[in-house]
Amino acid sequence: MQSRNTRQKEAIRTAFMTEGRPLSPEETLSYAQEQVEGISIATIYRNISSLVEERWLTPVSIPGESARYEIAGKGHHHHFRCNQCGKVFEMPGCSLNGKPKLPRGFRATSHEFFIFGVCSECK
Amino acid sequence: MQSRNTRQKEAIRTAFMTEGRPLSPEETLSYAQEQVEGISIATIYRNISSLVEERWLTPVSIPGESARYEIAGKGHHHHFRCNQCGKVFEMPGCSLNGKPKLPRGFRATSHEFFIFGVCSECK
DNA sequence: ATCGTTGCAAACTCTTTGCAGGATT
DNA sequence: AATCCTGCAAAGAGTTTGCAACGAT
Repeated sequence: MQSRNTRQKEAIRTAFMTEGRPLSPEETLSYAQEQVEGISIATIYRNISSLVEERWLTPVSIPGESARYEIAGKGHHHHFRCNQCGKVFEMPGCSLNGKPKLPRGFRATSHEFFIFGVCSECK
Repeated sequence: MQSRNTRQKEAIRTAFMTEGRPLSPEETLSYAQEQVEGISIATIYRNISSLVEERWLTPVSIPGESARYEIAGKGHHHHFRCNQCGKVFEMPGCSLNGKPKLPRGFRATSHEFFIFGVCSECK
């Protein structure tokens, strides 16, 4: 299956590159619409799926929120969500203190850490 | 608005008390059905909402998952999700190393920490 | 010209809501 | 008896899919 370069896919890639933060499908739609008028939400979902399969995007799940996606290959980091504007930002590094203690018999394979608060634009 | 004690609400409370871990509406339904045959998922959702309003339950959001609920008033703790069986467990304490560093202008109000792995039953 | 991609609308899943009958106080 | 609660079915929100037309190669 050859993949083609459409204006729509290009607009979606550009949205992620220029925003530089995890985007929801809905956010992606509004940025992509600035470049391709009439682009549909179904196209956003389909292209996000292909970009995840191509490993150009990775999913970012936020507790209690719908999925976001960010450009892949950034190394271990965590996320911040602004309670005012709802935007999600990357937080470099990891403030985890060694290995977390788990009850007997439990084995950890990964962790996720989220910070909630107010971003620099909304403060 | 007086609240009444129905068999359904009682079964839902019992489900949370006997399981002792955060439950999804679907999980709550199957435990409650053991006591009240024919109980409907709408009743589960409605009672969970009231119990959250009464502060008997609190929502537990898991990244990439639908909401779970747990009995309220347990103090600061985090959660573990088993990648095999999907069950969520409470993890006592907090392994966060001091205050996380944030970029200039960002203010943190809370955080969430999740561990993913394999539980003692699935290992 | 081929065949991957798009927009539209319908289908799905999860959750919420309206309503008439049933249960609790 | 009054009225809150339940089950059912329909309605919403978010996401996925079928299909005919479109467009990149």
